[in-house]
Order: sequence, then C-alpha cells, then structure tokens
Amino acid sequence: MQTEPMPAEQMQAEQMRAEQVQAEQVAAFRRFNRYFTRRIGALDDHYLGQGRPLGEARLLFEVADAETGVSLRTLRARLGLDAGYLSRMAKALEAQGMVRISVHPDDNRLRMVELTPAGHVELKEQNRRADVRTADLLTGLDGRQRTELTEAMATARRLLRLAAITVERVDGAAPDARACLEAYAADLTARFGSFTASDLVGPEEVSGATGAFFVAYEEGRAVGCGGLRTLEPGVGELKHVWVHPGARRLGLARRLLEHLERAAAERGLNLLRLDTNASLTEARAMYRACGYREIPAYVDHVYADHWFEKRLPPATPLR
Amino acid sequence: MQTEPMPAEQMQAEQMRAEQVQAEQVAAFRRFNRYFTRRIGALDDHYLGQGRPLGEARLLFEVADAETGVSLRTLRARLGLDAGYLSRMAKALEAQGMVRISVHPDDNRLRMVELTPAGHVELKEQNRRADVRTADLLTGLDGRQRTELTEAMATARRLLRLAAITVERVDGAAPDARACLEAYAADLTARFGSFTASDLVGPEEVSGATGAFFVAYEEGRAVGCGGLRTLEPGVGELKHVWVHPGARRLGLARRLLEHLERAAAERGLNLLRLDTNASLTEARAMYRACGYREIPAYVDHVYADHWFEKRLPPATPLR
DNA sequence: ATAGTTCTTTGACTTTAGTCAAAGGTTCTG
DNA sequence: CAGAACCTTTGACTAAAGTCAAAGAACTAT
Repeated sequence: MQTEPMPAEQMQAEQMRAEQVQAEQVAAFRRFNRYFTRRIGALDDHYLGQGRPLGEARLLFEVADAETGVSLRTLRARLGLDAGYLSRMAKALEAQGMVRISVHPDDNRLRMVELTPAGHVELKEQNRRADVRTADLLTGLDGRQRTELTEAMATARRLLRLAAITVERVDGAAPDARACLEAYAADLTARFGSFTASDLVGPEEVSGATGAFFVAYEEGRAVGCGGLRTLEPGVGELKHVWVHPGARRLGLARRLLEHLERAAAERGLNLLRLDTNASLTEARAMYRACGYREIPAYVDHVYADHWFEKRLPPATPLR
Repeated sequence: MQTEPMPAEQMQAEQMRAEQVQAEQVAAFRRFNRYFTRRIGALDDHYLGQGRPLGEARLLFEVADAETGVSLRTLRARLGLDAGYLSRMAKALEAQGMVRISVHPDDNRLRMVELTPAGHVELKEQNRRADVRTADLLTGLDGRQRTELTEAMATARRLLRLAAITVERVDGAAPDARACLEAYAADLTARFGSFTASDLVGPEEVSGATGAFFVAYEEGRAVGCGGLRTLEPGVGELKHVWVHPGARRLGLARRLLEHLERAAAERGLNLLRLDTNASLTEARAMYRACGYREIPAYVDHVYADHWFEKRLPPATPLR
C-alpha cells in the first residue's frame, strides 16, 4: 500500500484542524490550571503555612518526603533555593526542634537533615488536617462522582508525569546509566536469584555506531533505561529495558522503545530482537502491542524464556 | 420489596470498606494536588510574575477576568487581600498604565477598576506566552494522550466546581434570589419573547410552610435557583429551576432538584409537578432521569408545552 | 438630620522571601 | 601536595507581602 501525496488544500485544512484541536486543548489545560491553582493550590498554601512561614513548611515537607536524611545540597536542587537562604531556614527548623542536622559520614562538607520525632508528630498532624480538608471537599459529591474525580486526577497525573519525562542518549558507562543498570540487576536478582551484574552488557557494546543507550529522566532523576546493541549485520538486540518502580504504568517503556527503535533504524538495522521472562506479563503484553512477535529462542539466558522480534520499517528522517 | 435490617457486623464491615475507599480517594486527591501545585502551579507563578510582583500580576489577571470593570471591594473579596494593600497595588498598576480607576457611577464610595488598552495588550501577550509554554508541555505526549489528558482535566474541573457549589435556602425576595429570577426571566424572554417578569411566582408563594426557594452559590456568586410552591394539599410545583449559563453541564440542576424534593417531603407533599418547554431538551432529559414522568397539561403557560410529575417517597429524616 | 455603616486611602510598621559575596572547611585531581 | 572545585555559613542587603489602625468621604436607615 502506497501513500498518495495529499492535495495541498486538504493538507492545509488538516493542519489547521490539528492546530485548532491543539489550541482547544491548550485552552482546556490552562482553564484547569487556573481554576486549580487558584482554588485548591491557594487554599493548600494557606493551610500549609499555619504558624510557620511557607518556605519553612515546604522545606519541612521536602525533608519528610525523603524518609531517610537528605543533604542540604539535594534540598537546594529540589526546591531551587539559594544556599544561604536554605541554610538559615534549616537552622530555624532545627531551633524549632523539627529536624536534626548532622554531618554526612562520608563527606564532611555535606550537611544531612532529617526529621526528629517531634517533626514526625508535627507532620503527621498536618497530614491529618489536610486529609480532613480534602474529605470535606469531597463530601460535596456522591460516591460515583468522587470515584470519577479521583480517577480523572490519577489519569491527569499519570499523563503529566509522562509529559515531563525526557529520554536522553547517554554513554553506557555514565553514572546515571550505571545506577539504572544496577537497579535493574537488583530487580532481577531479587526475582530470579541467579542474575549477576556480570550478565549486563558492557558499555562499549551499547555505544558508537553499533549500539546506543538511553536514560529517562523525571525531574532530574534517572527513572528508566534501555540499551541497543548489534547482534549481526542488520540485526539488533534490545537489552535491559527497565523502568523504576515509581515510574511504572505511565507508558514510559513504550517511549524508551520508540527511542531505541529510532536509533536502530538510524544504524541501518532492520530487525530487532529481545528476550524476556514469562513472569513479566506486562512487559510481554507491551512488546506485543508495540509490534513485536514471539519467536523461538535465539539465545540462552538463565532467566529468559520468551523471545521476540520486530521488523523495522526503513529509517525515516526526524520530522 | 422490603429492606432487611442489616446484621451489625456486616454493617460495620461495609462501613469500614467505605472508609477505606474514602481514604484511598483522599490520598489520590492529595497526591494529585501536591504534584500539580508543585510542578505546574509553581512554574506558572514563576512566569506570571515576570517583570512585576506576583501580587500585582494576579490582580491584573483578576481585573482582566471580569471583562467589564470590577470594584476594589469585589477584588478584595475574591483575592482575599487587605484593603490597604489592594489600594496600593491598584495604584501601582494604574501608574504603569495597565488599569484605569474610576468612581462607581451609583456609589461614590466604590472604586471601579478596568483594563486600559495597554493593559489588554499586556494581558494578551502574557496569555500568548502561557499558551506557548502549555503547548510545549503537551508536545511530550502524542495526540491520543493529549486528548485523554485534557478530557481528564475537564472532568476534574467540572467535579471540583460542583463539589464547591453550595445550595442554600433563602427568602424568595432576597437580592440573590431576585438576581437569579431576573436572569431566568431574561433567558426566557430572549427565547420566547412573550415572557415577562410578572409571570414569576411571588416571594410569598415560595416561602414558609408551603414553599421554599433555593439559591446555589459558587465562590460567593449566585449561579442557580429553584422554587417550590404548594398547588393543593399534598401536591407541590417546582418553579423557575434555573442554572447560570457558566455553571451548566456540571450536574447542578440535579442538586437543586434534590434540595427541592427534600423540602417538599418535609412539607408533607407527596406529588411534585412542573412544566417546561420542548426546546429545553436537556432539561427534559434531566427530569426524566430524575424520575419525573410526562403527564398531560395541568396548567397553561405561554411557553410551557411539556408537563411532568413525580411521586415522592415518604419523608426520610436528614441522615 | 443624625448615627451607624461601608469603602477607600494613608502612614507606619513587621515578616517573609530572596540575593550576593566573602570566607572557611573539605574533597578531588593532576 | 598544591590548586581547583565543592558545600555551607555568615553578614549585609533589597524587594515583596502583609498587617493594623486612624481618618475621611459617601451611603443607609431611622
């Protein structure tokens, strides 16, 4: 089947319609945005800051979020604050008995901040109050509407997160890449026991003209990865496609696949293979949905018991 | 069919499950809330305040929102600001040439604020930039995901608005009630020409032991109303159920009906009637969905051509 | 007409938020 | 081991945000 070139007028009409949709979507997004930040966000800030400057309250929440201690350095990056400003706020919280500040055991330059028991109590109380406020707000709706609302919010959050995640090509030996691969290895070890870090492909295989390695970032954190290497001329293999547990069910693996496939096409590969395990049912469904079909074993691994391949269309230039 | 009294243990289990659901919904709500205000809200504030204090920028937006002039008094209520603070900010915007401040024609105490042409230009530019930022954010998603996201947001906004609307019983002669009825009359006049304000029921009919009048409020604004009067012993009539155009499709009319029906039951009425017009197809569908069934004409109005009634169950005490 | 209310303005603050640069330890790198 | 790079603290600021109370002008109800 061949695609006919489209008449100019029709194409223009289509594009205009696409822009129209886009404009309407942008407007809907911003409508929500304004409504939500004004109504809910403002309210939240108001209550969050009860008895404490908003900045300090936010800092306290960020410290609590980390569960274990966080360095001032990390907090600075996450909250985007000035070093001096942060230093003073942390001290204020320490003076209030909410946090404990200590020196990092391995690096004496770093200060670690963690909640004191009193801080935990305070946070718990704040959370309780916020829960009550939220529940109050929800009582204006019946059960079905509540369900609908929370589902819509979950959907929106999922897609907003996905939209904010970027996938970047990095060297297979880069710290972020290694961190992902180690997490991936730990995952497999926990699941299959027999997996060891030596089963990972080397950085040199997933770089240069015959391979590639991608890392997905969410707000600066590496939350997923995937590698491509060449098995034989024209045939590539996907390795170590992994997504951080906290970033699953967003559709991120699919995005990683898209990048890997594009890289493969750019390298002149027209066939991609991969192996996976029966226990990863979702992964298998995802591969199938993305056009991969099951094939007999092309390689042997301790954990692999399903093999897939996909024929790639000829490379298309980046729009 | 008779409802069996539920065994105590089962009831408790049910209640616990309900609370469980509720807790999960509250948690989902708050998760979204935190994510959204942190990611989008903060970003928005950052850009909103470019070249101008955030407070002034917000004020400018609020003035623009009103389209026609707004009084400082209203702005104060909407933004929750101190009178002195607001007075100064308004002056600052005036000095920048963004707004014009004048005295209210009917009340010399009030100051009216409205955008100057320069203010309109400025706002337009700000909006354009915000649109670009939003579009950028959306490019991280494919067309289907974008649609899904904007639909989820529209749903969430609709339900949040509905949750925030309160319905209150007020005197039929109260200013808010009159304002709603006038808007209602204007609606009908625009549609049918022949409707006049004298076709409205009098305040005395929708009050006391034989009637009731309800007004729906959204953030302090009256956005809907509905009246109940007694036609004959045991038979009531719903009159002037109306929802502000900007608050339609939220499910508000249904809420008004619930209040009216409860009031009717409390007054010992067991049959409710109402009339409506064929052109109000949505209203008719809503009445049907709420258990009203079509009956022959029980009264004659210039605009009425459909009549409904509903038999009420015996009064149940407020939970 | 008069007393009480309402709305805005003004002056005189305080607190919060945020910036900048110098300086003092620490750690990394060649 | 010397110098560069890092991380935090401190001092010295500025700008924005917000509060309070007094006072004046305008309206409303009696």
